[in-house]
Amino acid sequence: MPRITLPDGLQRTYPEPVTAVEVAADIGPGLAKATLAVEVDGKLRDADFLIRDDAKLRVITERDPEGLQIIRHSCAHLLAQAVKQLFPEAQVTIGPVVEDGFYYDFAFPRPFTPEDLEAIEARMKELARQDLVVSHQVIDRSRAIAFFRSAGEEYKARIIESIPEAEPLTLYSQGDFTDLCRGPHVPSTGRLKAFKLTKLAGAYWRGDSRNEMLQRIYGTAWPDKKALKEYLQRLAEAEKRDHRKIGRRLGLFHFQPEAPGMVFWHDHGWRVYQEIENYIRAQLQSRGYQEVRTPQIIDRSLWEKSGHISKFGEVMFMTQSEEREFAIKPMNCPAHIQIFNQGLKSYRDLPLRMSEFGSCHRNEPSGALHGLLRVRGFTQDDAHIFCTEGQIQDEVSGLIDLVFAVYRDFGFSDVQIRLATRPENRVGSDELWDQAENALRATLEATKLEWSLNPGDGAFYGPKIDFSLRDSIGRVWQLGTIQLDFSMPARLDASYVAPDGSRKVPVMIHRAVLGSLERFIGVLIEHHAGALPLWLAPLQAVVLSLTERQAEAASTVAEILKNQGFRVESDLRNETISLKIREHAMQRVPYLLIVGAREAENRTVAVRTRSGEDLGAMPLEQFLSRLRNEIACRGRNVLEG
RNA sequence: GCCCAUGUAGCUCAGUCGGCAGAGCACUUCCUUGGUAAGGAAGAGGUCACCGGUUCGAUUCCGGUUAUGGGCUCCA
Repeated sequence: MPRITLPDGLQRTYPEPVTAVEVAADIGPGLAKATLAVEVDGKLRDADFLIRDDAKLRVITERDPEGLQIIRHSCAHLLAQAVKQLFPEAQVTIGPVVEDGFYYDFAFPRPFTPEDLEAIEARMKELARQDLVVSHQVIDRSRAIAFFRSAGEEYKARIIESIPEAEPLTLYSQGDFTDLCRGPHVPSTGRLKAFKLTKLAGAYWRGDSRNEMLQRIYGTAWPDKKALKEYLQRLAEAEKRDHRKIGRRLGLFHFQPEAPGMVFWHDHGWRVYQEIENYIRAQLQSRGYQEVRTPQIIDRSLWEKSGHISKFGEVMFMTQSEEREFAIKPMNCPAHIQIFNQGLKSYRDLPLRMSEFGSCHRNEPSGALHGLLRVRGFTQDDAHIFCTEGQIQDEVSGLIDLVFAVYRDFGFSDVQIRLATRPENRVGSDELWDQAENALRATLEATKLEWSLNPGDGAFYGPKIDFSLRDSIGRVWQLGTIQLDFSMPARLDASYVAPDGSRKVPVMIHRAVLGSLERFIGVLIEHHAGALPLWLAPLQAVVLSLTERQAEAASTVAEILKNQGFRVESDLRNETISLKIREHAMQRVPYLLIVGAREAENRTVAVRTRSGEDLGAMPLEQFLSRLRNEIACRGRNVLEG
């Protein structure tokens, strides 16, 4: 006599065991039809799950987040079924749900082609149209292994062998296709209404680069065609914001084959870069930092002593001269310790905050390079704080404060914090790691900010707090980091004299707020779709002469603005005003100032924004104060289009 | 580094089933002196990424290299 409790608290009692979907049907035929799966006592189950005892039941439809996951997961199975029908010799492996979609990895002797992808998608649609019933059965482990082995599915058999003995195994079948799966799945393939295969990729078996490479097919799936269309439009929007395209169009920077992963900054891009650097410099000056500059090329021996060679020597650029081997620095920390080590330091010198716009090079794998977002030559807004153990908490909370202040000035408010703990590959004793992780945890707890744990993702020398932010179209970028280091100062012989006269090793905090300036600028460009806020815009205003007769008046206006410290040019070309406006608006210049006969006569400018807003004619003084106000706000106010 | 794809004018892209390479925009010159997102005309511009092979002939087919793109691994 199961008594079933629904989410709204209502209860239904049945004389004998019922399936979940039967309960849904009792509530309403519409709900039964919409049922994708159910949640029974907190566990996701298939719609036909037999409820024998009292239970809490929640029906999952496509409107629930879990429902969408189930749709995507079932789409992965549909993909595998289509592939097996078209290419019987392909072996199935795994097919999980990912953000916005799903994928399935296959072992197949030849590469899939884009034409194959079309054929597979067509077959998927056909199978969905057939509305095949999805059934499932629990199966004994050894029988499951035998089943897949006999079907030639070696990978699947290996997957089962790696599943713990105690776990029950479930086989899901639809038509001629059977796959091992935890489930749940949609009741029938007709429930899969809006999907699209998106890309082909290679992927290592079990994610290990020593293993053979499988072929991965990615797809996206949504409850209905409208949601699918919206998703595809979002992708198109992201593509329009691509910093590589915008960078070229606005003449900010370029890359070329002779220097892969290294940026050629053009005049306009470099203005943005310098503006950001100067902003950070001002922040640091008011927070008690010293700024230093250290060599690009340092003898190998220092990197051996610091532990860098053994931990990530692979990505270090090496060079040599006169039979000595040098490394091009991939990080600034060992160099900063060298400065710290000059002269005897007292506990009175701590905390010592040493910053550098540190130019670093890392020989990233060629396949990892990506515009400004992943480069080989970059500049960190780096700093190292040498302090005592007792100062850690104050310093770290000061840093969190700095990070939030800076992000706000750049117009980012949605910041996520993650605490990354000890990785497998690390230096230092477990005791030190305990101490370091606890110090960071305690500081985070004291801030009352929300944060989450990211186990195993710490740096090799210490745990860290990472800061990620969400941009205007919802993407998340990891930027800032605060890393505790109890190891490197000792390795490189840093010490200070404690109050009792003894020598002690300082704790070092590695930190960056923006991470790499290159990467940050890439993020900013995408966030603003190229329309950088006034304080960062490479050109803040262009003065446009209406005809050649206003050339002198327009030049004068431009000169006045330049003398006031603004980045301004004049456009005196013999072109129509429409053309000039179009060109500069497309270059995302915040303000376009038109000087025609009327303005020249009244000593005013007609002001128009890059987004098309006409502010009318105003005296130059009035425009200047507008500029000053807007710049003072930085990104904290509006983010105009 | 691994898998797949791509590389044609400054940019965006056509095209050649192997036979002297095209468009739009940009550029140059001329005309136009125009009031808020493209005024008109003419001209110039390419070793079809690089190296090798097949071929009477290769931008096209094949192999290699390189860069870029999408993934995988990595991201200290």
